[in-house]
Order: sequence, then C-alpha cells, then structure tokens
Amino acid sequence: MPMEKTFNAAEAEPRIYAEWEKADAFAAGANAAPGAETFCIMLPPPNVTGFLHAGHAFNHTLMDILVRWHRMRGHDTLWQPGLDHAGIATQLVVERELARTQQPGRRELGREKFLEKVHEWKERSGGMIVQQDKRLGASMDWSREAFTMDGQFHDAVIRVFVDMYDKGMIYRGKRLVNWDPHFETAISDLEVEQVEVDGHMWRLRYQLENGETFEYVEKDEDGNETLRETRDYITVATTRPETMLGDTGVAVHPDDARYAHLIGKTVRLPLVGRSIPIVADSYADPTKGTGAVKITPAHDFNDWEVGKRAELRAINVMNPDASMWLKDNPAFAEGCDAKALANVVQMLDGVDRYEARDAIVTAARDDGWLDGIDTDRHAVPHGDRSKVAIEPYLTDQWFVDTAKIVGPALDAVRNGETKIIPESGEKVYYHWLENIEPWCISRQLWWGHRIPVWYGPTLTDGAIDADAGWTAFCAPTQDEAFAKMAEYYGHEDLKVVTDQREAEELLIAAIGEVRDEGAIRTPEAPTALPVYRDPDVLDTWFSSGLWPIGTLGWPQPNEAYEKYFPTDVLVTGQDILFFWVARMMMMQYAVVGQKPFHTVYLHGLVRDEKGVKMSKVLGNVIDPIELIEEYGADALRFANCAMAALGGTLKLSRDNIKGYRNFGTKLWNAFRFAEMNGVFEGRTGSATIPAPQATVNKWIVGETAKVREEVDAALEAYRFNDAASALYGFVWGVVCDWYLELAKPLFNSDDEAAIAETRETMAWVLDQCLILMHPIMPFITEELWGQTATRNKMLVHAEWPTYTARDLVDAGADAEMNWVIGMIEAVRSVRGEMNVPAGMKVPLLQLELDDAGRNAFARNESLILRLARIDSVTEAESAPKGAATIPVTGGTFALPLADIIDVGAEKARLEKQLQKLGKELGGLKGRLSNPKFVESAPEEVVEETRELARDKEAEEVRLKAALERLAEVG
RNA sequence: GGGUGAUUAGCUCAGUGGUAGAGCGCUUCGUUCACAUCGAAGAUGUCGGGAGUUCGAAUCUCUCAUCACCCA
Repeated sequence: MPMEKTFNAAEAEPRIYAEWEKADAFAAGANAAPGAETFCIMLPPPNVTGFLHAGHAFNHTLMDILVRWHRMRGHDTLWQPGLDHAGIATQLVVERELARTQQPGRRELGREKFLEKVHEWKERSGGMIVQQDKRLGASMDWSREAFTMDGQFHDAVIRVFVDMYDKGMIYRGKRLVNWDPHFETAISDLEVEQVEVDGHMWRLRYQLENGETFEYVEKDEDGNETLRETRDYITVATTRPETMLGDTGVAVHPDDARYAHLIGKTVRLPLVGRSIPIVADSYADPTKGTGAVKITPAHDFNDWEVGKRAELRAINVMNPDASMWLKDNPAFAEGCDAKALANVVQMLDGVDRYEARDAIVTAARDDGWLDGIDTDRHAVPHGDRSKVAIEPYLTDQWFVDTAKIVGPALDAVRNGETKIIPESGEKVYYHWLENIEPWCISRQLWWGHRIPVWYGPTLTDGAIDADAGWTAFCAPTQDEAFAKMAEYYGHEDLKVVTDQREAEELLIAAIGEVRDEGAIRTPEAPTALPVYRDPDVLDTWFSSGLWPIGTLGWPQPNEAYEKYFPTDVLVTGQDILFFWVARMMMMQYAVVGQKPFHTVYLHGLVRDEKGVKMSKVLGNVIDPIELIEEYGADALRFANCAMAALGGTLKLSRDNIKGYRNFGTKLWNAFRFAEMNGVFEGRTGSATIPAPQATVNKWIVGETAKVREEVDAALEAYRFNDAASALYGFVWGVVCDWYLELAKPLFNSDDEAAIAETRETMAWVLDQCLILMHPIMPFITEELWGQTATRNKMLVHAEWPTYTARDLVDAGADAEMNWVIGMIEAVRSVRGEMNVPAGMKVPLLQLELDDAGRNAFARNESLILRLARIDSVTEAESAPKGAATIPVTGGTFALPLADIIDVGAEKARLEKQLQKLGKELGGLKGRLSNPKFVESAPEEVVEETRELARDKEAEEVRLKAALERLAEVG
C-alpha cells in the first residue's frame, strides 16, 4: 500500500506513544548496553494543580531530546518524573474551590477535614500535566512518578529536617519575617515582589519633651539658606503612618549637627503619649527629608536593625491579618498615657491597616501634628501569590542557617564540580549565595510537610517551669519524639493536645495540682503532661530542594540511588536559580555531601512572538496543546529546539511552528519518493554503512557523517539550536534539494547495479535521518521507521551512529559533487536572470575547461543536463554573438540564446558581478600585500586567502573576456 | 542605586578574531513523474554611536545611547 501523502499526526501520535509505553521503552535503563554509563535527569516537578504551558513544553522538550539521545546511545538512562504539592498555591486553589461551591471554609472544616478536601481535589484534577506531557512525547519513566507529599518522599523530607536540626543547621527564633496578611503566613524573601506604586510620604511632627528645641534650616540647591526657624518638634516622614503606634524611637545621624544636642532626649509619641528616645544611628540619612526617621522595630526591617543597635523595644501592633492589635496588648500599653490609650484602642483596635492609616492621618491633621503630605513613588513589597502588600511581622519561625551550608554549594560551582550554563548564571549564583540571608522555612499553612517538632513544658532544676516556655523535641515520628521526652522528663505520661493554647491551659491546671502537693511533679503524679506538635508546615521549596535524592528513594538503601545519584543535568528556568537550584545545591551537600548534578542548563522565559511575557490579562497565552493539535507535537518540539540558543530570548511564533510542520512533511515526502523508487522493498533495516561506487552516493555518505558529528557536538554542548539547524539544513538542503534530485537520473538509467547501489545508499541515508532526527521529532520518525522496513527494534531504541567524517568523507567525491552543484547553480542563476523560461531545455557551450572540470562534467553529465535543463553540450572556441557567459571553477560555459538574451541585460549582469568580485578581490589583495598579515596570520589562513584570491582573479579574467566579446558584438 | 544581558537583512534571531548567515516575509518565474505544507532565481546590511587593541573586529577592551530582566 503506497504511503499517505502527509503524516497524520493526530492519528499517529497517541498510537505511537502507546506503543512506546507498551514496550516499556522509557523505563530506567531501557536500551542500556551492558555496563553503560548512566544518564539521569530530574524533571523539575510541576505544580500538581498545574497544566502544561508553553514554558513546560519548552523545558520538557529539551530534556526529552537529551534523554532520547542518551538512551539511543545505549546509556543507562533515567528521566525521573513527578509533581510538586505546591503548598500555598494548592491551598489557595482549594479554598477558592470551597468558596465557589459554597462549602464550609478551611477554618470551619478544621485541619484534618480540609486536608482530606485537598487530597480529593488533587486526585480529581491533579496530574493533568502528566497526560499533556505524553502528548508532547516526553519519555519519562512513568513507573517512577514521584510526588512531594507521597509517603517515601514525605518521610525523606522529615528525616532531612531532623538531621539538619540535629546538626544545628536549622533553628527557631522570633524574627521579623515577610508576612503575607492574606494567607496569614510567613513567606521567604524570594516570594516577595517589589511593586512600584504611586503613594504618599506623610510628614508627622513629634513634640520634643522637656522644652527642648532646635534650629531648623532649609537650603536651596546652591546652598543658600532659605528658611531658619526654632522648632520644638521633630518632623519624621513615613509611607506607613499606621506603624507609628509601634514607634519606640526617633533616629538621627550621629554627625548631623542640627540634632546633636537632642540625642538622648525624648519625644512624645502623638495619639498614645508614649515617651520615646532620640537615638543616633547612621541609618538616618541627613540629606533625606528632615534627617530624622521614626523607628518601628517590630514593623520594618531597617528599623529592626536600628532597634537592636539602640536597644529599643519592639512593639507589635498588628494582628496576623494586618488589622491593628491594640486592645489586650500589654507591650503596646506599656508606657502609654491611660486616657490616650483608651481613646486609641476605642478608635483603632481591630481596624484594617489602611483604614487605620486614614484615621491616623485625619487625627494628625485635626490635632495639628500633620506637617504635610508629599506624593511619592516607591516600591512596596507584595506577596507573589496573594498580590497583597506584605508586612514585616514579628513571629516565631523556623530558619535554615544558610551561612552554615552555603560553603560547599559555592565551592562546587567555583571549582567546576557543577557547571552552570550559560556562564552568566554562575555570576548571578555567586552574587546571591555570597550575600545569602537566613531562609525562613516555616509556613502557617496546612497543606505541606508538617514540622516534626513537639513541644513540652520546660524543666528548671528538674521542676516544671511554666514561665520558661516550651521545649522543642525534634524527631521523625511522634513515637521517637516521645522517646526523647521520656528521657527528658523521666517518664512517658504525655498527652498530645491540638495546640499551644490548650497545652497552656492544661499545664496551668496541672501545675496547680502539683503545687497543691507541695512538690515538683513526679512520674507518679496523676496528670499527663500536655504536649503539642508544631502547627506549621515547611516551605514547599524545602521539600523540592531534596528532589534529587528524595525521588531516588533516599534514605532507604536502593539501587536507583546508588546508580543514578549524583544526577547529570538539571534543565530549568533561570527564574528559579535561587528558589530551587541554589537550594538543591546547598541541601544535597548538607544532607548527603555530594553535588546533585554536574550541569545546570538555565533558560529564559518563553514569550510570545513579540517577546512579550505571556499572561492571561494580555490574552497572549499560547496553549501548547492547541499547537500540538494544529501542527503536531513534532513541529512544536522542533520549534522549541530551534529557539533554544544559549542565553537567547525564547520567542514562540506560530509561523515558525508551521514552518517546522512543513519540514516534517518534506521529510515524509522524501520517504515517499524513496518508496516509489523501490528503496524500501524487502528492507530489514540493516545498519551496515554502504560502500557505493557512484560519486553521488559516495558524497552523500560523507555528508551524513558530517552532520552526525555536528549534531553530537551541538548536543554535547547543549547548543540545541545548532543541532536543529544542522539537521534542518541537511535533511532539506542536502538530502531533499540535492541528493534525491541527483539520484533521479540514476534511478532512470538502465544500470541495474547503479540502481541497486543507490537504493541501498538512500535507504541508509534516510535511516540515518530518522535516527538523528528522532530526539527532536520522535513521532514522525518512529512512524517512518516502522513503515519502511521490518525492524527488530523500534526507533526509540535504535543504535545511535558513531561514524566520523574522517572515515566516510571521500575527498574526491566531495570535490566533484561541489563542482557539479556549483555548475548547476551557475546555469540556473543565468537562466533565472536572463528570464529563460523555466521549462525550456537549452543548449550549452563548453568553452575553456580544466581537466578536473572536464572529468567532473563527463562523469556527471546526465545529472547536470537534467538539473540544469540542458539538451545538448558542444565544445566551442568562443561564444557566439548573444550568448550568456557562465564562469565556473576551472573554466567557462555559455548559453547561446541570441533570440532570448538581451545583450544589454547580459552586460549589466556581468558588470554587476565584476563589481562585486572587484570588491572582494580588493579586500583579499589588500590583506595579502600587507607583510604583517603574511607574517602573523596562521599559515592556513594565509594559504586559504591566496587560493581564494587566485580563484577570484581567474573568474575576473573570464568575466572581463566575456564583457569584451559583448562589446565587440554590440 | 547595584547586577546581568541585549542592540546584526522589512520581521524574528543565529553567529566570540580570518570571504556577514538562517527562517519567515518580499519580487520574478514555474501544474518537469516525492512534496504548492513545493521548486528555481532574486533584492535587501556603514553588524546601535564613538574610541582603542590587533596584520585583521559583528566578535576582545573602554565609553556613550537605547531597551529588557533580576536584586535593593
């Protein structure tokens, strides 16, 4: 049955993918040669609630190319798939879903029930991306699919937390953190986005106490005094007036003469009447505003530092939802005027931060301590998920002491143990790691790995000390934590309660009982000690930081881990270099003391064809599944591969994809041509390299070897675009444009041996095209592989070739074919420019020609006649009147077409060519006549230049002769 | 403010010291027996400006301009 006219991607792709799966073609180690080296790639785990977007499609295509390439080379290959539980994002999605379907909310449901809902949701709509990946053709080992919340991985994460805790790399502390008031959780620095907003700078007057004053001076740009007055207040400026309730100081620069005598004095905080000191700190910038800044240590990172240096109190004045917390807030009340306090509590307690801001500004205006308002454009930190302004917030959180684990991660890149490409990524990596901050890893969420820490009452001198807070016991399981507690308390009579509050209530009651007995608590005492588990979960990136070892079954001893770790290449977006790559580096070294991978390939964001970030708002999102449906997965993959220049911007355009779909059709039709010429009759897919006689066949074998080397070199260097363009150029520009055309006369001849040889060679060449193209375009190549021979293996496991140009290029055939192709192009060019009708066969005159040319012509006459559409060749001394001249290497031909050729046009054509030639020749001669060039340039460059100049000179002579003849005629 | 990168044909981009390229688009011609999702031919560049290093610079250095992204 003859082949279809085009490849039917929609029909073939699912069928072929199913065949691969049925054959377990992607299983770890499939097609591995005995004792082969390993190759392992970890899929950056997509969000479990996610779907395949253009960025995934790109990222996954590159990995699939590498993986398929290694697998075909017989390496022991594993592409490890899996999904990330994506804590905050997933919790958000499920909460929205509950609200949308009018179900009870998270808090109403309670932790356990809510988590059931999350799991339900995950089962229902999670993992959609897996199905989509299959449509893309991704060859992951699905049998090993991992999930960050699954049992074994979960246990590994907990185990690492415990290890790092025991090693002192993790600690808990009351710190200022980035607080997301929407989700009511801490987030890390990296999850904060700076957003430029048009806002205001409010100037507030704080009254100096004890009758102090100072000289306030204003100057213009030239330093001339414009204002001088004596003031009994200090003006501070702020973009967040509501934080003034937590002010505990005013800072001025130590060198600021205006305020020197005020340092140590106090001001009275408006509204609350708190007396706060004026302190010296170089954080205050004398050139900005009035040079005095209010200090709110509990609500600003800079102020926190100032507060530490000046020993100022930190007063938290907000609730977790960023409403004001004033009532029942002892720290706030301390030092306040009782009446003022009552008023401000009445006015602002529980009020949202922005409403409080307005109310405070209004009060300041009414009471006369508003100095003024300036418009001000400034950056406001926002939560990257919630999009609300974050608050610096003072809470107890868990931190990774990054300073302790950053060293090996830095060293690994510095000494080349792990390479980041493109290299610019390394600079960015150093810059971040060299200035790394502690990493806040606790999140006040429910969906995630719950921190494996239990708290029990603290003992002082063997007695329970209710004032000493709670003691942490870190262990992988509750049983192990209990064992630790048993050691600490001397008994295991413990009662697990839900939270700290309940534990405190029970403890106070218990101590009451114990105290009644007039003794410290003893093991025999009747009341169990209340203990509770830390309610927080770990940052999602903490778990994904363990992705390499966790997916390989660590810490259980197992073959996969032994074999594939450290893994080989990480392919990921440069936007998560810090979030993920740097943390994996730090954590793998911290936990198992080895690098996670030897190469990190970073790529940019996939953008639309104009280079604009895709976003729902702009409506320029390109859905890869839609593209696959329209053009086929292979076309999308080839487009992805072709745009993957190192460090380049990734612009995805439908026109390009369409072009690569056409490329697939071109390949398909080359096979159709071969089939029609009996190339595949009785084929068994022998991999034997042919040793043909005909020049054309010898030549194409050499060309194939060249492209094999190019593709391997490109992939070796992660230059995906080079691999794509080498293959595109070879398949279309060499095989289709030339080899198939040149083979036509051979197939049409009576020479049975030549026909057989050409069939054999073409079958081999086309097989090589399939093999070399397969990593990029797996579907169409697999289909053609199956249709054109009876094979013992699918293409996915075909043997990748290793022949070299050195072995297979026949220099003679190479030179001869280049001459023939040049000759044909020269004739076509003249025909085209002289407007010789395309279908018209014309006579050719051979004027002068050297031996090499004569040989090449004679040996390929039928090809030349056919492809240049020549009907006869005659040798002649000179060209007749009205002939067009065709200079070739080593000689001159002419087309005697007096009635077609316009002498004027031919003259113009020759002159134009001569002019171009003259320019080139000028450059070449200029270089050669420069003694310094001949002296200092490499021998081969000089020789090349000489040769080129000789050729161009010869051509110039021929063109000039032709022009002279024309002049005689005209 | 700091960092990183970009600027090459009408468009989108390759090209890291040795004859300026590809794809798309454009113009002309073409139903030659694989393919019109095609073929043949053609036009289009002071490689952002300036300076320097070099026998030689799109490529290396400096500087200026414009733009993008990341971090404050």
